[in-house]
Order: sequence, then C-alpha cells, then structure tokens
Amino acid sequence: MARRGDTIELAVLGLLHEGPMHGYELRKRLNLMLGWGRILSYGSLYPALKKMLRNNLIEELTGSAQPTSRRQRIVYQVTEKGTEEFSRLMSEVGPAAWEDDNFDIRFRFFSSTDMEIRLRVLEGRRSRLQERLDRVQRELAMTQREVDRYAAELERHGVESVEREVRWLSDLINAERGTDTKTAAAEAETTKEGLP
Amino acid sequence: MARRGDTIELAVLGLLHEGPMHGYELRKRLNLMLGWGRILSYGSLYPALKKMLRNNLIEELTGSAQPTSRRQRIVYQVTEKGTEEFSRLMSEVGPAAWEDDNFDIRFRFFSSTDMEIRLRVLEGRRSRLQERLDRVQRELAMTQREVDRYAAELERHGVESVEREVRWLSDLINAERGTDTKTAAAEAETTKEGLP
DNA sequence: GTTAGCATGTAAGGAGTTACATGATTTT
DNA sequence: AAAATCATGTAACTCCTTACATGCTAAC
Repeated sequence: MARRGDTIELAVLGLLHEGPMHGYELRKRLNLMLGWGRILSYGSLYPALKKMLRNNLIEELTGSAQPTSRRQRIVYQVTEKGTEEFSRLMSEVGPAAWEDDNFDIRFRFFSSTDMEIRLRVLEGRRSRLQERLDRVQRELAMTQREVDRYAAELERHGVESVEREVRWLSDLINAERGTDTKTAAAEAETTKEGLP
Repeated sequence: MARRGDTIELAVLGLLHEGPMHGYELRKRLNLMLGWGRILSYGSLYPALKKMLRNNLIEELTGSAQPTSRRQRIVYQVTEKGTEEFSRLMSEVGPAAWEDDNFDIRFRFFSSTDMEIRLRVLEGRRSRLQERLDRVQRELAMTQREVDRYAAELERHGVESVEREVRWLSDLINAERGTDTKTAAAEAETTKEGLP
C-alpha cells in the first residue's frame, strides 16, 4: 500500500541510514535530490518527522554526539523498527514505485537493495514510460493533427524527453544484467542511435 | 496573483478557444498535454468547470450545434469575459509562469500572445532552471562528495536533463529573436553539441 | 446480451503549501 | 549593530485524488 505520502518517509529513512541528521539538514538534502522542481516546505517536513517519531521509526539522538555545546537542534537517527520499515518499503515493488518522485527516491537508495528489486523497479518504470508514449502517439494519430507550431514543438520535445529517459533506463538495465563486465553497457551504447 | 489552481483554468480557456468541447473531451486533451506524468481526475475537472460557469468565463453551448440527436453531454464555449480573462492570464508574467506545469500550458498557447511576452516567459524559465543548476552545483561542492554510485548517477542524469532543457529554451529564444529568417535557429543548432 | 468505453458528477479525505511565529548564531 | 541564515514549529487553507454513484451507447 505504498501511498503518495510514504515518499517523504522513505527518503527520510534512507538519508538517516547515511548518518544522524537534524530537520533543517534533512530538508536541504531532500531538496537537492527530489529537487528538480519541487521544494519541500517545513510545513510538510516537521509534521512528518513528528509522525515518524510517534511510530518509533526514528528517535532523537541523545548524549553528546556533538563535541562541546551547539545550537538548539534535534538530531534524529533511525530505530531498529525504522530500518525494518525502510527495507520493507524498498522491496515493495508496485505501481507507486514507477512514479516520478517515488522512483527517484528508490533509485537514490538502490545500494540498499538487491539486484532483483532494482531490475523490477527499472523495468517497471521503463514500461510505464513506454505505455505513456504509445498512448499519446495512438491518441494523436486518432485526433486530426494540430497545426499550431508551438503545440507541435512542445509535443515533439516531450516525446524526445521521454524517449531519452527510456534509453537511460535501458542502459541501466543492461548495466545491472552485465554485472561486473563493461561489455553490456558498451553494447547498449552502440544500439542507442545510429550516426546521423 | 497567478496561483497554482489557475493552471487548469488557463488550460481550459485555451482549449475552448480552439472550439467548443465537453468535459470528457477536455480531460482527454488536458491529459495529453500536461500528460507526461500527471493525470487530471474528473474530481478536479468537473468542479473546476462548474466554478468557471459560475464566474461566467464559460457557458453551455445551446442550440443544435450537433446534427441530429446525440448522447447526454454538456458542450462548453468561452464567453467574452472568458476571452478577456485568458488574455489577462497569458500576459501575467511572473514566477508562477516558470513553473513546470504552468510553463507548459503557456507555451502550448503561445500563438495567442505576442513575441514580447513569449520572450519574457522563455527567458524567465531559462534563468530559473539555470539558478537551480547553480544552486545544486554550489551545494554539492560544499558538502563532502557522496560516493554512492546510484546517487551519483541520478545526480548526473538530473543535471544533464536540466542542461538539455536550458539548451532547448536557448534555441527557442534565438528562434523568436531571429523572427523570419532561419539563420538564428541554424546557428543555435551548431552550438548545441560538437560531434563525438 | 454483455463488455467496454462514453459521460457526468459528489463526498471524504490526504498531502503539502503559505503564512505566521519565534529565537539563536554566524557573518559582515 | 545589522543582516543573513540556521533552526523549529503551527494553523488555515487549497488543491487534488480516491472512491463512489449513475446511466447511456457502441461494439462484439
């Protein structure tokens, strides 16, 4: 049941697995990663942290982790339950995992999962994008073509972007399959595009 | 005061300027354009249409526009007030106009505005993306570099995508400036990328 | 005749933004 | 001493999605 809101939770758990952090720092990092557009406000982050505290997924880091006195800040760390929840969420491969934001977060923490999961996520995302492409192209074929140059250019650019994303995913999938050797990646490179 | 919710309104007004349409048809077209990800649900569209009806931006198309009987459907068309509102919204160039969805909609209906506005929107969007790029690169330089390969790959891909978008915008800006001649566009083309 | 798609809506609820509120610390 | 930015939070509100509810029409 990976709902939309679990995305922040997943990201926070993932980041805290890289070391204890306080809210402000988390927000900065979050904005850097899911940052190509969306900016997460304090009004979402802090309530989310409180909720995670209540659910015992994270806890305040007590004791003097910081040398000497520091400014007022609450440093969080994951609990054992948080670690379990993180693993559970990461291996929960479903439609929600192919969505833009959710996919990015999962990818960012791919090192925490095994190859089987990684492939399922990458392939799932790829077919979802491919479906979109097909659907749009099919519907555009049905409707009488638009003549507006800007509409046409926007559409061309959109299709191109998605196609690039699909190629990127294909390369990654090949890389995953080709494990240690570089061969698969190089092979994928040549099939990418013919020279103009 | 272009808020987020005005995006649907802008899109609906724009589409209805291309001809009268009913809600179901509007949704299909909307999903095709702002469609690379987001899908607009009926639960957002129909209430939005009702609201626009109340504000006299659109009206039900009465009379027999359709030859002979058809199935139950409500065909909308823009009112005079709606046309004014559309012009007003389109020329309202502010931060909201550089946002992903809002930008796409504006671009889609660029033919309805003059070059001055188009350039302001394109340049605004470009500097916004450039700022993002700079900010991210600056902050990444400050923080000690991450070593995780997936995190690094995601970041590389993100930077590349935004850079492509910036180049696309630059080409469009040049094309706008080069008005009737193809020279500017062709010139921009060569600066795009060197051959591998 | 029954499935698939057309067509319109409503109610409840979630997720996140905006705006507000506060204060410490570092830099200029 | 002022400005920037670090740091944490709350309340109201908006937008939108999900799920539900209904019924027609075309195709198989």
